Amino acid sequence: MNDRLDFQERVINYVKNIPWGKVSTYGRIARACGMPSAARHVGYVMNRCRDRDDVPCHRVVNRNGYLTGRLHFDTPGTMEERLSGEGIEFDNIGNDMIKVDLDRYLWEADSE
DNA sequence: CGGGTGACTTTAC
DNA sequence: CGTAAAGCCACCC
Repeated sequence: MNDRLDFQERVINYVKNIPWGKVSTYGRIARACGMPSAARHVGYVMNRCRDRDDVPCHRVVNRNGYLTGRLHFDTPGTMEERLSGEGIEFDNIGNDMIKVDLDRYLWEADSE
């Protein structure tokens, strides 16, 4: 891999490679970038890139599949709308938290 | 250069 | 099962 790139550059590159209709998790991305303990920073990088239309940050969810970052988008419904537009269904929990089925939508780069 | 931050994760109760 | 606290460490100011 390109060790020359910074951690956030790898995160951005990884997120950009997430296929349509799939999602990934912070922990997996961090581990894929060689920083398994830097899961928090993945979200941090997303926050910096949430204004970039070339980074599908809405396809990144937490370890449980919850859209924890939806409130950080321009509007609280942006993440939900985009994922819904990609054919992803949500698990209705009844609370404010929205969840996706990782067993169906999680993109595992290692299995390509 | 040092401190504060946080879109996570794990462990403990 | 649920909530609470601690650990984690790159990035920004």
